[in-house]
Amino acid sequence: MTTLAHKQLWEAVSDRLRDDILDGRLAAGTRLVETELADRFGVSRGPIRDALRELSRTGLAVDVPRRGTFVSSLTERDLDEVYVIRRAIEESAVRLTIERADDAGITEMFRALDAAEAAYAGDDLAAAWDADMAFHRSYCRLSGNGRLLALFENLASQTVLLMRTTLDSHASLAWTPPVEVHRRIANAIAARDPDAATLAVGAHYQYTQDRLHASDTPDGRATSGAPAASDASDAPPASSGEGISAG
Amino acid sequence: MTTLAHKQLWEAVSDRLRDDILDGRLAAGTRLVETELADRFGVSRGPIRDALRELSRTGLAVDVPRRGTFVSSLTERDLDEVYVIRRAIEESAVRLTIERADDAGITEMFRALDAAEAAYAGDDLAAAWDADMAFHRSYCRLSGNGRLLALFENLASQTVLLMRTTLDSHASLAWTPPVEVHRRIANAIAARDPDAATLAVGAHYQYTQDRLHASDTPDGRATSGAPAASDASDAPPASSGEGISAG
DNA sequence: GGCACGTTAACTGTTGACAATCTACCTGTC
DNA sequence: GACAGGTAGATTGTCAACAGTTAACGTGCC
Repeated sequence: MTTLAHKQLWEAVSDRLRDDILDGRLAAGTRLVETELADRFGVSRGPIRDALRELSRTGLAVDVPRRGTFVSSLTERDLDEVYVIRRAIEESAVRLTIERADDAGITEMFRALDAAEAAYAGDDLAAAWDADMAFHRSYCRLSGNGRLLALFENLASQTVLLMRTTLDSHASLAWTPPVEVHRRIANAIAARDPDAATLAVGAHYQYTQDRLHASDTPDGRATSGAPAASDASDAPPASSGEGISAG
Repeated sequence: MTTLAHKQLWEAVSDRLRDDILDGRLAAGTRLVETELADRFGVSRGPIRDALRELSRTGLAVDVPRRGTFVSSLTERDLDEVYVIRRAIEESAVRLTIERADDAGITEMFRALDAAEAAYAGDDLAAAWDADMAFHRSYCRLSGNGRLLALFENLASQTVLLMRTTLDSHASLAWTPPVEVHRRIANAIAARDPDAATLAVGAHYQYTQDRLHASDTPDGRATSGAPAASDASDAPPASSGEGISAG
């Protein structure tokens, strides 16, 4: 996809840390100490710093000046923010895709859709979410807007992070996979119907958000609201809203 | 506004470079040499690297591994990309603002609107664009979505950069300032009419983009399409699309 | 016993130097 | 005269060390 130029050190480190975070090996709130990581990866602190900065940029970590970098502990409020923006840009994406995508692109999108449905039929939730994202990514790419695609990648990372780290409270999402709403989006795009596609995207997010809030505790607060302090000494700052470079 | 903690070195450098770029003192395509900047600012290369990375993140510069960092030379295609996303998120922003903003916030927005109109009445175009952005920023802030606001700031920077660097070809934008469309947005928000507000934002961008393409050369290409090579040795890479962290 | 202060340790911010890589120029050959 | 190859310079990537700041801990006073 991108240039196959040999990766910079910081990029390799960033990729590894990203996987560790998304796979749950690095819990939310965990402090990422530069010297420690430098030792573990066998590199200097320079590339580590670059990698941590990249993670903050992606929203997977938060950087507090003079204090350090922590794995993002996203709350339901963060997910609401992410979904608002995803809905906004994906509604635009489908319109652009309808304008610009050729048949090969549409075919590719349906392939991603099928893969997502197959993945949801399996029992590997993490894989299912990845496939889910791949479907959304397909039409964001077809939109031909590079910034939009980059933005989607950013938001997708945060979505997956929250999905995986708060699996319990959002388990209901998994039991009723959004196959119908997905297919409705794809069909609208294939039919080259911009309004229907926009509505389908809106319906998808309405559906998802309904599912989401259905899993709230009776008093209205999310079950995963607390920062989930793994250690008293690691006091992660509140990550809500400001500070995340979702842009 | 933000914490008044003493700025990090890289932040001061970044701010300075940002101003230099937006004010045109650093032309598009200019190569930003780390050692050179380190000498000029009297700091080491470390903070310079951080500052350059921040500029790339904001879209004001592009970073090419092993080659260096260059001041972004945005094309009309880039502006199209930016406008698509801005329209998308601002349409969401006004809806959220209507839901959440209190009267004090609305008042603040109208103050920004008045300031923008006053600025357009003057002859300082740069100031007018800043005031223009401040109006848009006001309701993005009122939306209460931190990510949305951060994203807007990012896109606003790129918008201003392109506006200023390609002043000539887009001069028509200046002669017919968007005061009407602005006020229509503000009024719709004040009337708490979500659909009207959304339409108003859409109309604003339709208006702006019409103006924009009206300034194209007869053959359809932008008058500022070329990378404007200031020096043969400084070969800025094509900045279109991929690579910009508009997200 | 609780609170304020000083001390200590750890970590980030910053620096200067070394090494790998890329660009540009020069030379030689066809 | 044009092109391929090689060389030299410049610049980024990386590294190890120093300095400043923050946070935690322990001590003394109220």
